[in-house]
Amino acid sequence: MTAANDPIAELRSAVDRAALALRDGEPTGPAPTLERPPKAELGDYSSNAAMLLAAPMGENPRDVATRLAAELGEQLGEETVERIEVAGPGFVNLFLADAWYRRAMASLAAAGERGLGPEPTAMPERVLVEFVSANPTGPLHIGGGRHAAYGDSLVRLLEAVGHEVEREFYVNDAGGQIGRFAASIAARMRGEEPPEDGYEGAYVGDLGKQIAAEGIDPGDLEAVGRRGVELVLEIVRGTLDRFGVHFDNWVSERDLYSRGEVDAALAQLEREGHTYRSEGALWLRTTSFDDDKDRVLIRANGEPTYLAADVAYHWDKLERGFGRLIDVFGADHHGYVARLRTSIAGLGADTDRFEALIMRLVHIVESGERAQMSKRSGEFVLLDELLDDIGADATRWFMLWRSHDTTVDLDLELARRQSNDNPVYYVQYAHARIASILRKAELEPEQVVPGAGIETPGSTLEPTERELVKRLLEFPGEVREAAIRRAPHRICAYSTTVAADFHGFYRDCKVIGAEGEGVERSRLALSLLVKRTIAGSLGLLGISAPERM
RNA sequence: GCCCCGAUAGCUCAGCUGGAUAGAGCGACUCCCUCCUAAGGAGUAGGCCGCAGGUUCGAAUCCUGCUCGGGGCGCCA
Repeated sequence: MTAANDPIAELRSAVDRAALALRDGEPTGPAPTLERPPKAELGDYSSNAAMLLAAPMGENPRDVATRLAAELGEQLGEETVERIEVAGPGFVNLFLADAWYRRAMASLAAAGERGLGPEPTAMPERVLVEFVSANPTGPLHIGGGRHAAYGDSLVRLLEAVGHEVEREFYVNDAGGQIGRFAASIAARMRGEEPPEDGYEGAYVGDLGKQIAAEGIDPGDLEAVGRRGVELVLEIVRGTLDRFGVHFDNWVSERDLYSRGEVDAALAQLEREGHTYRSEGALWLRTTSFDDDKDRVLIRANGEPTYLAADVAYHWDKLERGFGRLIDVFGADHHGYVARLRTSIAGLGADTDRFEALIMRLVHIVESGERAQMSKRSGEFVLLDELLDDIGADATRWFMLWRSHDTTVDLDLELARRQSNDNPVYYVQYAHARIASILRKAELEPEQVVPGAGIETPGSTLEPTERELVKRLLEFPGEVREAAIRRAPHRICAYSTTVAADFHGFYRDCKVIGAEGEGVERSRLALSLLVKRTIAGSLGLLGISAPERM
């Protein structure tokens, strides 16, 4: 929707003009709000403008509100606004006329299938979102699934508001755990148990069989490890594929070393004077950036730490021209964030461009009890297992519907249920229900939409219709807010509300065969607009919007 | 000890850059299909918004202190 035909913007600017008129053209302080009041009897929209004006004008808020209401009435005209009331401490409440709703529907219809979202941001950025980045030493657990769902949805949100975004998976294919991984596979190839600190899972044996079949010598740990990582990544990629998550880039830690990027980053830190040698190790002076102790970059044994590679990696990201780096980390990494941030500062980069989002854990719950199954206790349930059980749509939903900084208890019993108790089906059902209505009407979308703003002489809009229109108008703002706050869960909540409003409308308003001139077409059009909005919302979550259920 | 997160209905959580009588889902209890998908809807019950101060015309929301819970404080990744 463009600003020119945005019915909310129309109201907002009328409020601004009225406020300005009361102040004789003097600029006002903070911009007045225009929001939905908590109760229907308080009107369609409401503004706090009078309360903001009262202080600088030295007057009672309610008196200011009364004058503002009169001014606003003139600005909008009888055609648009039925009445304006002053209420509470000085709110100005607008009760809009059907004509305004008609225009709103027409502008939603004009926005078309893809235009229901927000206007592109005035300040688009090139954003890199790094997420999942699970160690390539085994299949993805459900924790990785939450990261995948969240990161992917975040990218969709950022793109929806006009940023240019890439998805990236960092492959930790260097370091100690790869050695232990290789040793574990090699042990299985020889028919032995993996070492004490090795990898136990059954997949390790499978990998061993395949690697042996390819003629690789278990004595060549380098080759075993390399091939093992490749095979695990194939598995991971397959799982992500099922889940509908596709990465633009897979960046290998090992490549950072072989391209000399780690050395280059360390040299840069050294030049900037942020490193020193002590106890045989190379240290990064992170304490000069508020860390509570300095950190090791190169161990006394000459091996670089994970941090050394990660500094190089983030340097590389910045070199690639991204204006914003978003890292999605697990809860166990949060202590690490400050370290990484200070390292980035040490390289002379602007730390405001770096953002670390911490994901809390996922617990699997069954019938209210925290599941304690041997194979699937806590977060060690495989994502593939969960997908087998409840499917990609429900998995996505239950991974996303809570804020990323709160622990999710995923109730398998609820997620499995294909009924109204299950919120994901509730929303999808609304979409399918509308599809069914439209099928029954035997009209193509092109035939329906032009009727969106159609006049219905002799009949007025039902309250549930008005409610629905206002809800649809919230969509762009919801998307913008969800993107800014990095909060896909808001879209879950919003889509549930849209679905609930639709079901209410469906109850009160007969669509097909509705009486009155233009009423049926108007309602069909409204239904189609709801369908598009639900599809758009679910799309931001990576969840399908079925035509039939 | 230090750092990060949380604390809102019986349960799981929204709401948090200040606004009016604090919301949703689940669970509990009542009802509603000769009617476009009952995978739906209507209703009832259920709250010291952790505690105590502060800022404000106004605080679940902002500030301070405290309590409780989770996580983190490696020359692991």
